[in-house]
Amino acid sequence: MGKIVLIDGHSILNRAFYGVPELTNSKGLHTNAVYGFLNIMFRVIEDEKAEYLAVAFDRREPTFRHQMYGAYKGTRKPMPPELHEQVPVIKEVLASMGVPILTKAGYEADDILGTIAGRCAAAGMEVSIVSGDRDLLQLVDERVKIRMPRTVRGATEIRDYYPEDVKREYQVTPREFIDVKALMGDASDNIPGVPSIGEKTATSLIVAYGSIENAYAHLDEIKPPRAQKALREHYDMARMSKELAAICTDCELDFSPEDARIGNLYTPEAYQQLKQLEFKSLLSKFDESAFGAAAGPEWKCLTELAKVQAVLDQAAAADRAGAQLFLENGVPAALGLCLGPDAAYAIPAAGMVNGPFLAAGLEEILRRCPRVCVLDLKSQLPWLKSGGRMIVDGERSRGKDPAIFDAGVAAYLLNPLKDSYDADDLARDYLEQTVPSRADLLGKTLLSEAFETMPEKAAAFVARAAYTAYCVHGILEERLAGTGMKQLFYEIEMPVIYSLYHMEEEGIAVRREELKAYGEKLKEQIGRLEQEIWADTGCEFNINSPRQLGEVLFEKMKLPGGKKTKTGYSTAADVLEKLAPDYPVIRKILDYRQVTKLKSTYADGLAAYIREDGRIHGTFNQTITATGRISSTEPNLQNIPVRMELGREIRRLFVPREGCVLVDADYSQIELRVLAHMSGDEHLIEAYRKAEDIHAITASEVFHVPLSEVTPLLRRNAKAVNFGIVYGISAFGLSEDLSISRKEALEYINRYFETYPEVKKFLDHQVETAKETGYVTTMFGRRRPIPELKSTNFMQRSFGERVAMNSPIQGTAADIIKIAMIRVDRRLRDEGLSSRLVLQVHDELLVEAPEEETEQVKRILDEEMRGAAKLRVALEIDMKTGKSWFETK
DNA sequence: AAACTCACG
DNA sequence: ACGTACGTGAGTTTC
Repeated sequence: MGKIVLIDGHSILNRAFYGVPELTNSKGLHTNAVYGFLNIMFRVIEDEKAEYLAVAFDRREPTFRHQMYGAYKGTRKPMPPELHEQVPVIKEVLASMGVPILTKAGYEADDILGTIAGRCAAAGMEVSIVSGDRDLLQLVDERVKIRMPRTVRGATEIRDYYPEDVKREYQVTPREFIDVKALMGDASDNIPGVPSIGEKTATSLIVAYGSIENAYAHLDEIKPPRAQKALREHYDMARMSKELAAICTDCELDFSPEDARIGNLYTPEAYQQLKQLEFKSLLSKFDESAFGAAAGPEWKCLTELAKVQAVLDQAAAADRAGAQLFLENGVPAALGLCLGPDAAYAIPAAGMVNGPFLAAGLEEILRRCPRVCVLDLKSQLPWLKSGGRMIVDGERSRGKDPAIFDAGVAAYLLNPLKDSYDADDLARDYLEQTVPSRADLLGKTLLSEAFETMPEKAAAFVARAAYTAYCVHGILEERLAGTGMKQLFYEIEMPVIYSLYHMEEEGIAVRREELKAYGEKLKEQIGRLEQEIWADTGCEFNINSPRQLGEVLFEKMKLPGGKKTKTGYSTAADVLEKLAPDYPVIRKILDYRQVTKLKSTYADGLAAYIREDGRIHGTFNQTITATGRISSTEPNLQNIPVRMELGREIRRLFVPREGCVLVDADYSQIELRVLAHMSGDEHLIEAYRKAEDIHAITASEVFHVPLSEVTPLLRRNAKAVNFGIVYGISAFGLSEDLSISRKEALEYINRYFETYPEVKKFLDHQVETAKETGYVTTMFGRRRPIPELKSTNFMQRSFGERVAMNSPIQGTAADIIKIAMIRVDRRLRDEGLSSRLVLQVHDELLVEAPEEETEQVKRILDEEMRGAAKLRVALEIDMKTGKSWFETK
């Protein structure tokens, strides 16, 4: 018993080569395929917890199966040299890891894999074959699955094939798959197939008869006469093709599963090789002894009050420092400090040196030291407010020589596509150091606990974070300058940290009791709907399970709609919506969905976040989105319902304090205005100058009708086109959205571009620049890299093109509202008002204001939001005041 | 953990 | 021919 992973060497190397962007080590050796291969390999053995591993490779010579029939592997594409040079490399790495490499003259890797899989399965093992080759699907059975990696949006996903999956995707069993392939043929494998039979016919024949032989036995019944004739005349060809298509499962091989038992993969030789290949992230898989090779600071763990005080004093007087205050449950657990390559410190909070003491120490450093680099400043600000506005309001990040530098935010600007900007990420990306991550060192242990149970590791982690901050400071700043983002960083990103912090701190009041009552009301509705749906469908099932719902609707009740997702029927709203007019139960299901969503995510979900002060203090994240927008979590306050009536009710419970009102201001079509400005299309600019109803004007211009004659339908269409333009137009997307043909959609798009030719030029130019430089840029210099454009995959590339069109627009709008936020926040404070920003929702700012300040606040919002950027089209805002968020809409 | 669905701009 | 609109976060179910 046990699990074995069998890798189809060439197939995976190939996938990796085309899936991983170009990568070379400093000696110019291409390494991307090796890198991708190892990543897939480690990932699979880790998630399978496999005990056995082997890799099969072809020999590049005619193989037995094909020789027998005089066919050679003629049509296989030659390997590009960049890939060819990597083949011996991966073999060496595997050899030093003790992973057996299986090859045999006269056999293909397929045959080896088939044979070994068969033997292992027979011995009671669970087999996973990792390959990108669909032909291997014939090997799938209860004990053998195929794991197929594929790259989706640059990330590698692994799709598993069990017998059901093969059946679902190809309508035939794995065994029958051989016959299908034999009938249809495969030029790249030199399988002739039966002329005039393609995939469709082959599949339907095998679905009907189970095998070529049985189909032949029932020749007269075969339906399309064309297929009948073809099979009759070419039966021998079909039989021969079947021999060719069938993977051999009983080759003579000198191999026992025990040979493949996984030993220590992390050998010194492998370490040396990976180091030569410069695979920093893979090296981190090696145990700590291997980390000895990584550059590291000399560090000390300080616990004694006098020594701590001395170092804090020294730091405050230093001309440069790196620092991070680590919080745990909102309370300081340790301070990391670094004053030079040989002066990194970890100071745990304990005894006299408690949390507030450390925080005060850091505050003094931030006050006095002229250049401090920190990681995740916003999280630390709640502890840095004892001295009034000095630090917390951002004064030390402003002016001619800003003192505070947030390394994570800087790294985000340099590459917003990363998913974390922790110290180990920065060390890897900017210092070329492989350092253990927090999880590597401490796992899930809390820092405070770690200082008790594994003080060495805890201190190393804390000190190294500060050391990293110290070391990356100059490099990051240089790169910001080099990419033209210094101003963006110092004038927008650093200042916005404080605005976000202020909003988090302020929170927003939510009526607890009423929210509960609202939840109760929903609960009753859910009960009613559930009963009705069960009655209408005639069975009690979990309506929230897409799988069960799909079965009930499309199998039991036989509604039209068919398949859509990989795993089964789609029951998404847009699919159900089409069925709603014909089947009353569908409406109820949609209502059920809506109401359960409201209850779980909003009624119950939000209630859990209301604090003792009656307010929700969410988190606004600055380093998440690819475009520069802010995101909101715990809870997400940027997706509170508004479009549907029932959901919108929730906004009645978002309220101001006693004596206050909420002032809501949102930009009107900011993205379209940005587009008008950036494209410089005179016609569009003119349209927006006079426009009140932008979509109606668009309709009038694009469809050549007077404004007064624009029908609601025309307006709706124009609106969809406008959205499409902003999203990176595609005829398919637009046709889906409007339920029209792709041709008609294309017609609309062409008309739009005829009307606004500079817009087309602008969008084309974005794509072109992105292809040349690898990124696009907003008005304020923010970059979005688009690696997808280099993909050989059509779909990926198209995605990259849409992103190239959308990001400058969405990103510029994001820059503008950040500027507005910073200014509004600052003016409210500078003018001594007690009004405060409480929420930002992408194009909307919400301020809580004492009633007597309302007019002043409205003026500030109006001035600062309109004035945030000077565009060729005025920035308009809509503003409303109310006693709840509902009333402001 | 991944897939699916759905809330927002 | 390929399969999609751009950007997010959260809850539920299922593996």
